[in-house]
Amino acid sequence: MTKKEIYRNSRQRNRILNLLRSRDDHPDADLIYRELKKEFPRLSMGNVYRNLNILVKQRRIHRIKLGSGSDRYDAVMDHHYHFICESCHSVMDVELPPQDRLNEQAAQLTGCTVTGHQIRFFGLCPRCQSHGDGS
Amino acid sequence: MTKKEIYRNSRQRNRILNLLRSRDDHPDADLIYRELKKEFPRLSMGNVYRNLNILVKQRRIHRIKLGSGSDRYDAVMDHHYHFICESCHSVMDVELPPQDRLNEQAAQLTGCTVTGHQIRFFGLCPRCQSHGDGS
DNA sequence: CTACTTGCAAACTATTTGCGTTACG
DNA sequence: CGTAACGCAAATAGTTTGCAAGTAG
Repeated sequence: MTKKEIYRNSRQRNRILNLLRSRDDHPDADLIYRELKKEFPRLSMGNVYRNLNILVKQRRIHRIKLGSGSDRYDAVMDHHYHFICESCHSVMDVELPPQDRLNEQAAQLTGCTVTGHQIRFFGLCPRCQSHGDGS
Repeated sequence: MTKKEIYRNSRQRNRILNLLRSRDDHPDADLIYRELKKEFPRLSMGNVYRNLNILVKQRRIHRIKLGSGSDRYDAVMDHHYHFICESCHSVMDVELPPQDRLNEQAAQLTGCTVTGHQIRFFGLCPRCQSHGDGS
């Protein structure tokens, strides 16, 4: 069924994973590209995307789909939720314990098989609160 | 500050709103376009998008951003959550009461001002359960 | 040596926008 | 009659993909 894909060691892919592990600001493909372009001058955007997709498939990173703008990536693999600042669009982890009872409630209400959920919080991050917004 | 925008009565915009109110399957712009094209043969995609954006701005409909694919629209305006079928990508309402305490918990954990949240449930809808998936 | 990885450019999807015309109020 | 709404086509943002050349194992 699920065909087993084989991946080689790839300098760039490893470096992307490292970069994501070294920071907690959930960068997007473009930031990763600009950052690694310094180390790999011939790096291409297409390859950044290709590798991000592979890392997601390998379950070594998470893709965070913001409402708008580009996707963000996250190397923290234990379950957590996200906060998105409506002013600067920064993304922060929210270490709230998994709210598994919500799945059961949703299943009862809908008759669906519920295997998971996602929670996103919105508001203003500490920085943007003091700046007086600016959106 | 927030400039007051004036909108005329528009046949097409009214019809889009009606259509959304008459169904609970959260259609996307393309389905709305194909559906209303029958009534308005000269209807254009650009105008469907323009009107959907106006309706959202008027707070008469909600935009639902799926992870992938096109945005869905919803004319049910009281607070609720959504279930997304991972097989057929249908969207269902989940009439779970607002989980406001989560906002406070997230605020404490992050130090952010949390003004709202969004919950999305994933799994298989009743139809796709019986079909034996098929994704 | 096989086939995964990469750079490059072109393609693609969903959505927005500029412009000239139509029509609501 | 002024200006919002419209049709149309072109533009945009983000991401994916085909192809030929490079490289890990």
